[in-house]
Amino acid sequence: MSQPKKRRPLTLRDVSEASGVSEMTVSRVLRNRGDVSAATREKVLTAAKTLGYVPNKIAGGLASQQVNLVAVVIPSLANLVFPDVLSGISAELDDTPLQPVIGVTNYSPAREETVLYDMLSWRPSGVILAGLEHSRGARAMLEAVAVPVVEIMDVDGDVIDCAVGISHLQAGRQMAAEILAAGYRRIGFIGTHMPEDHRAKKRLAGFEAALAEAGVALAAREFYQGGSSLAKGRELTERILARERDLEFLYYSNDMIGAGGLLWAREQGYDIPGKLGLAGFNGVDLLDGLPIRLATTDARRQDIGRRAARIVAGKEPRPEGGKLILAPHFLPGETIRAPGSGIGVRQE
Amino acid sequence: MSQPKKRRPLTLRDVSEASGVSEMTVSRVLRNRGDVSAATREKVLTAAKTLGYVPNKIAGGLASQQVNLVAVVIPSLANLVFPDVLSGISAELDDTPLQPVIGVTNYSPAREETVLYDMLSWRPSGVILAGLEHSRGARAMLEAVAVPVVEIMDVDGDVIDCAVGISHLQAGRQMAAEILAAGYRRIGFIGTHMPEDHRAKKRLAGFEAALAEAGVALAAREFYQGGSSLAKGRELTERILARERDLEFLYYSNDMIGAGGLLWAREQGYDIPGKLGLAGFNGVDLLDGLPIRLATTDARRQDIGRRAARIVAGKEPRPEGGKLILAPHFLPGETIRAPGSGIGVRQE
DNA sequence: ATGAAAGCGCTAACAG
DNA sequence: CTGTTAGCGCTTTCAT
Repeated sequence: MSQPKKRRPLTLRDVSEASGVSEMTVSRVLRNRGDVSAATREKVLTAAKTLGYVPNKIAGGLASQQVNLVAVVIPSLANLVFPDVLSGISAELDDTPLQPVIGVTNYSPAREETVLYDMLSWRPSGVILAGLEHSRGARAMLEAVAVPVVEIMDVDGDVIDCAVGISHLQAGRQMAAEILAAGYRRIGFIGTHMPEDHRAKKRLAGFEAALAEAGVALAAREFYQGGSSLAKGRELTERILARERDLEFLYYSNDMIGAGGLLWAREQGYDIPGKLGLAGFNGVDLLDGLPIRLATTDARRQDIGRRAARIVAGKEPRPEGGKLILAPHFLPGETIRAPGSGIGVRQE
Repeated sequence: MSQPKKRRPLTLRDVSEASGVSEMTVSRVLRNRGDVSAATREKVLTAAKTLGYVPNKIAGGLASQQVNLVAVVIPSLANLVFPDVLSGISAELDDTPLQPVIGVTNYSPAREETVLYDMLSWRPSGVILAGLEHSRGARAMLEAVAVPVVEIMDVDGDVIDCAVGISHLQAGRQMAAEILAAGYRRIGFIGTHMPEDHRAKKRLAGFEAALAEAGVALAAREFYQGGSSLAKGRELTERILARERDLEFLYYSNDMIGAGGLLWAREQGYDIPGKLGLAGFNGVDLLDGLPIRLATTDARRQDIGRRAARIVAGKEPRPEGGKLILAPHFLPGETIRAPGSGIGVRQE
């Protein structure tokens, strides 16, 4: 074979020589900038394609002091929720020159800081990152940066530049209201133990606050470490019900463990939603195929991604007061009774 | 507030002036290169931290002609399988200076080409991309590139530089052998219709070939468009069994639709695995929490990611002949009878 | 152990 | 419409 292989990368100069046009004009053609005659344009394009020239964005970025990257920093990819956020982001960035670059922190603040440092060293045109809680170092970097910074998912707390998300406090309160309205009173909560799962913590806080206002205390809670899975949901559900046999409702911190609990409880013959109600959180589409639909809250993941991307792309102004608050949507499913259908009003 | 906010990004020069040391020495300290006295080292580090200096990798990359990025091009993030591959890649890259950058093609060859073009314009130190089938343009770019290119997931076909994966032909054959050994004969297949799902296609080819060698023909097949979900699995299973009531086994092209089929068939009261056997593909951990474990093939996703990353990082030599072939692992689960326990040997 | 000079490949800003 | 001149912020190379 005599194809050109593994050579020195081509430069603008190569295209310039091949087409007999100045580097500057070649550059203009390749970026569709300024007026270039159709003739030279053609020559350049042909030469570039023939040679297989790929522009060097490193050099371009340095020269133009502009890098069309958006740093996106999220806790995990194994989570089912972040791919949705990402798809919202890329959908909205697709018709702009901006490109998302993903960094994963594994829920570690220290790792978040290093990931952020690495990403900022590429001088991106914007930053989107999950959550409102960051290390001092991370905050300092984000405050010093000269580009839009959008914190996503959560709006309960202090914002660096601006935030797009739902109020998890409100989501918790909302679910509590629905559960109470359906007449359930002996309620348990199952969630992660992760110290860094601030959003789950806020949901629980809102949930308990709303229960308390109705004179109801959480009857049991069960925490776990590590990732969420159907298996974990089964195990935890069995455990909490073994401890507190008379629970009437279980509120899970995410749909995956909720789905596991649902499968388990059905196998055990629990009357759902009659004697035992269940609810998760997120609104993942995995729920579509379960034997019955788990009640949940749509966390507006895709919308959050879209709106955040729109702000970074300048399609939408930075929200007033820095917070763009989306409403969590309650999805009743089939694991919670209809409102007012409860056994007793208030306890006994 | 008088904190420094939204200013011009700091440069090496700023650190140089703040510490009274030449830019060159500052650069050495920040990269731990060459000998620098402990004293100046200290001065520089302090100055850099105080100022909040973040190095500019754009400039660094241009000067050093070396960019420590690895382009990773995959079809989708919503797929459950790619996060595993990615986690293998980042685990193996974590102790190197290399950083993965993810590009998503949505199973479109055209999009793959543009994503690749965009990524190559950053002059990465390596490329990892899914599959062996690429557009002419994409192949040309990859052949011209001067860095390692690792095609992953599949090894059945022509390799550009090298490949790490399983043989899907073999995976299909293996599953056919297991199903036949268990005595099932009336077998159906359910898979995506996507023209670009080459790996599923190869599995089916291997599957049918092995069946044919045993004198068995596929009794039915059902294809679908779009993404995989539990709901889709239910629907397709219902449809194929409505058409061919006497099917004894269903081979799904992935675990997600297999799991949906499993849930549906159990609800319908099918005797599994006695009268109806089921198998999926991938070995996702979602399967852990189902009522019974779906038989499947572990596609070695994380291993594939790790080995590919090792090759790109130079921890491992490029494989002989360009192909690093991993063995798919059959996982029997509980939805296939034990070998030899079949109803009849051969067809009556 | 430290510094000075040159230049990576491209584009902004000006000519013409 | 096209070309020339600088220089982006860093690192390589060579001195000292």
